[in-house]
Amino acid sequence: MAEREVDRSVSQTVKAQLALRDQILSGSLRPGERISELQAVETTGASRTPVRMALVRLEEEGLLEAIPSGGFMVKAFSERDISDSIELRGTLEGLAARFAAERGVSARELEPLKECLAAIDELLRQVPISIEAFSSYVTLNARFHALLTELSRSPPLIRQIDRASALPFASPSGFVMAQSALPEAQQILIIGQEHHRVVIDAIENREGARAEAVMREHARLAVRNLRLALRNRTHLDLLPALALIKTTTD
Amino acid sequence: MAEREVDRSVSQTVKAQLALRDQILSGSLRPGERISELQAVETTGASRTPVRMALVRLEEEGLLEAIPSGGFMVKAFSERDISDSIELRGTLEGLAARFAAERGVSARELEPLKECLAAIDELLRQVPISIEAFSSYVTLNARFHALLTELSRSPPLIRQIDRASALPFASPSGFVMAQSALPEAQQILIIGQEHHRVVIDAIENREGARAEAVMREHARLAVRNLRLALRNRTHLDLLPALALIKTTTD
DNA sequence: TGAATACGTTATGTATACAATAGCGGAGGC
DNA sequence: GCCTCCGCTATTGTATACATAACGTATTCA
Repeated sequence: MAEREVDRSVSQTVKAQLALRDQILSGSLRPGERISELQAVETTGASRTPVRMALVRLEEEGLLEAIPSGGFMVKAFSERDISDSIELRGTLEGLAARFAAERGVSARELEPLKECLAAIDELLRQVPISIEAFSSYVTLNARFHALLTELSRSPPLIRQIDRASALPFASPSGFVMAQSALPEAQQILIIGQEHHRVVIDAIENREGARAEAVMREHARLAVRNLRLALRNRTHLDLLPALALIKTTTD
Repeated sequence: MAEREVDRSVSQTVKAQLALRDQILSGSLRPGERISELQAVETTGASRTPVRMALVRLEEEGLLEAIPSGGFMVKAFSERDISDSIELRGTLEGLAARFAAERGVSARELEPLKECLAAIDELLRQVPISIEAFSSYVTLNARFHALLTELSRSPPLIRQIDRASALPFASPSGFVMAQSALPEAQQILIIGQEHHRVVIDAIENREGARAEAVMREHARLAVRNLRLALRNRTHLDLLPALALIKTTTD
C-alpha cells in the first residue's frame, strides 16, 4: 500500500466491524439496504478481505442478512421481533439466575452485585433523575445484568446470552433507553430495581424457581414498556437501535 | 488455478465449512488442537480466503475458539457444558412451545406434527427396535423438533434455537443417539414420545404454561439420560459428537 | 409498442502474493 | 551448565488481481 494510512493498533477486521456496526446502528445504512463491499472498503479504510470477514461476523451477530444471490443487506426487524428478542433474553437470564441459585454462590461472589444495587439505589434517590444519573444508571444496569449472567458459571449459557444481547434493542441498555421515553420512566426504573433486589435474595436463599421467575417478569415488564414507548415515539432519538425497525408495514 | 479440480456446484466457502466440520466431529482434529490454515487448505481443496471464512463461521457456530495470538483451535467441552447446552435448548424450545400455544396455531399447521407423531408411534411399536427403525426415529424426531420450533412464528427465537442446536451434542439427534447407549433406551424413547404428545395437546388447547413445562421436562430427562450414558461409555462410537469432550480432567 | 435476448458493466467469489508477527531454536555469554 | 538474546522460520493478517455470475440496458424482432 502506498498512500493509505493504516492504523495498526487494532486489526483491520475489527476496525471494519466496528465501523460497519456504527453505520448500521446510526442509520447511515437503512434496513433492507444492500451493503456494497466496495463502498464498505472506502468508508472503513480496510481492504476487501477484512471487510468480508467483518460482514460475515456481523451476519452471525444478526445485524446483517445474507442475500441468496450474494452479498449482504442490513436486517430489518418488526416490532414483534424486538419484543420477542427481549423476552428471549429474559428467559435466558432467568435460566442463568436459576443456575446461580441451584449451584450455589458464595457471599463474596454476590458482593459486586450488591454494590451495583446500592449504587443504583443512590442514583434513583434523585427525583426527577438527571441526565447524567440516568446515563450512569444505564451503565450500572448493564453491569448488573452481566454479573448476574456470569454467576451461572455456564459458558454455553453465557455465550448464548451475549449473542441474544448483540441486537442493540435486546441489550439491557437498549431497552432501558427505550423506556426512558415514557412519562412514568422513573417509576419503571424503581420497579426494575426491585426485581434486581429479589433475584439476589432468591439466589442467596437458593430459591431457583423464584430467581428464574423474577427475571422473566423483569423482561415481560420491559416488553410491555417498550410497546408503550413505541406508541409515543417522541424520544426516538434516545434509541438509535430503532434504526433497525422495518419502515415498511409489518 | 491450473491443476486444481474445483467443484463449482457449491461455493468453496460452504465446501470448506462442511469439510472442516466433518474433520472436527469425526475426531480427526482433537479438542484443543490448533487448526492450521495451510493444512485446512490442503485437506479441503479450497484456497485460504474461503477457508478463513469457514473458520470464522465455525467459530461463531461454537465449534472453534479464537486464539488470542491469532488462528483458531478446536473447542473443548466439559460434561457440564454439554448438559447445560441441552437444558438451554430445552428452555428455548419451551419458550417456542409457549409462543405457539399463546399465539394460536391452526389445525392445518399442527397436521405435520401429528404425522410425525404417528410415524414415530409406528416405529416404536417394534420391540426391540431395529437399527433401521432407530435411524428413522432420529430423523423424525429432529423433524418434530424443527416443526415445533417453527410454530413459534418468532424468527429471533428460531434463529437462537438453531444456534443452540449447532453444537452436535445439543441437537435433537445428538442426544437421542447418546441415550441409545442405555439399556433402557426403548423405554426412554417411549417417554419422550409421550412428551411430544402432551406438547401438541397443550398447544391445541392454548395452554402455554403446560406446553413450556413439558418441553423443559423433555430436556431435563435428556440431561439425566446423557449423564447415565456417559457413565457406561460402551457405545461411544454412536456419538461422534463426543469427540468434542475434554479429554483432560474437568 | 412491447417483450425478449444479448451484451456490457458492476459486484461478488476465489486465489495468491506480500507483510508482519509470534514462536522456536541455536549460539553466546555469564 | 543455564539463561538470555538474537535471528530465522512458519503461520497468520492484509491487499489486490483475476474469474465469474448477476443485473441492467439497449437493440431488435414480432
